[in-house]
Amino acid sequence: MTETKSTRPYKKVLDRLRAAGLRPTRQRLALAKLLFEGGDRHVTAEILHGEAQAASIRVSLATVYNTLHQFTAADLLREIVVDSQRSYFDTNMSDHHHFFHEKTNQLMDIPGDEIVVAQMPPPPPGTVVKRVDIVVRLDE
Amino acid sequence: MTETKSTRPYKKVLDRLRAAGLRPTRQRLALAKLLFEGGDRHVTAEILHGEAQAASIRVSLATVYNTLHQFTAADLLREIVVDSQRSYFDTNMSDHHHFFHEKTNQLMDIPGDEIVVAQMPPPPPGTVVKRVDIVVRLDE
DNA sequence: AAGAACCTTTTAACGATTCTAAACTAACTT
DNA sequence: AAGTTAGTTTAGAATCGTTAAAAGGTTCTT
Ligand SMILES: [Mn+2]
Ligand SMILES: [Mn+2]
Ligand SMILES: [Zn+2]
Ligand SMILES: [Zn+2]
Repeated sequence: MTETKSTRPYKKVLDRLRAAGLRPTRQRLALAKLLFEGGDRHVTAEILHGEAQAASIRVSLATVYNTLHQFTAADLLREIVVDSQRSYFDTNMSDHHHFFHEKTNQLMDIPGDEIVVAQMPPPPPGTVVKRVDIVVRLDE
Repeated sequence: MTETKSTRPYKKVLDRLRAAGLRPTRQRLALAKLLFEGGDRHVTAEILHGEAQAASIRVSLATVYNTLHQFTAADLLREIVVDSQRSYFDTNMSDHHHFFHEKTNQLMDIPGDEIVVAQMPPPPPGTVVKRVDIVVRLDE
């Protein structure tokens, strides 16, 4: 019923890259497809690289890193810090927070309206708040 | 007036290590002194190792890492995740959150009562909340 | 003082990430 | 269409923070 796949499926991501001022190279198109078609995702460079391999897309790990950072700079992704050893990239750009299951390394979204921060101190003089990140760490 | 330094200054940290069931070795005593005498601190392994060197305490970086993890396991420290490339350890064990200045890598405490989280979704079934970490990222 | 348990050190290894420099390719100009 | 240019990708090496292994040293209990 809800058939969204197509045999000429690059139109959407192509427009997205163009809008971001990024050249639509094979690698960027393929990675963008993996990232942006399939709902909200939280990936590491390794995970995305693995998915590319699995889909027979030849792309180096260095390019995956470059692309993730470029997409982040272009506000197509955001970088989430939950693990002091690995970077996660999030395709969900809406205002939201995260559950992080430390055993499985799974990140889950908490919609922005499900957490209410009623009070917050002002930032120190000479600084401005860039973002407020809430991570609910889970066990068991 | 408020002279807290002494010429026989190991009593306090000694008791602290004993209470935690950790053998009071030279290295642990020295690191505990650096960590716990001087107010609330946020250190990386490198920073603490550097301070030890500066104080002519001979201790290897591996021991600094071991000690930080042992102190954390003994609830003398907590590990803070703000940077996906480096671990910070916090001597402030009270309920609190953090400002993180991304330009300078400085961590500053936000007392627990200055942030009010009014609403929070329940953890997914089969999981339990271990901790809620709020990081206010600062710019400029 | 002796034995056992525990701890520290050095060195090597590790995984994640970044860098380098050459090869390639998309985009622009003619 | 061909040539030019700037931007991109790549393999491989390098770097960084951190951990592991092995060997020797320290502390605790008796
Ligand atoms: Mn990064
Ligand atoms: Mn750790
Ligand atoms: Zn998310
Ligand atoms: Zn703190």
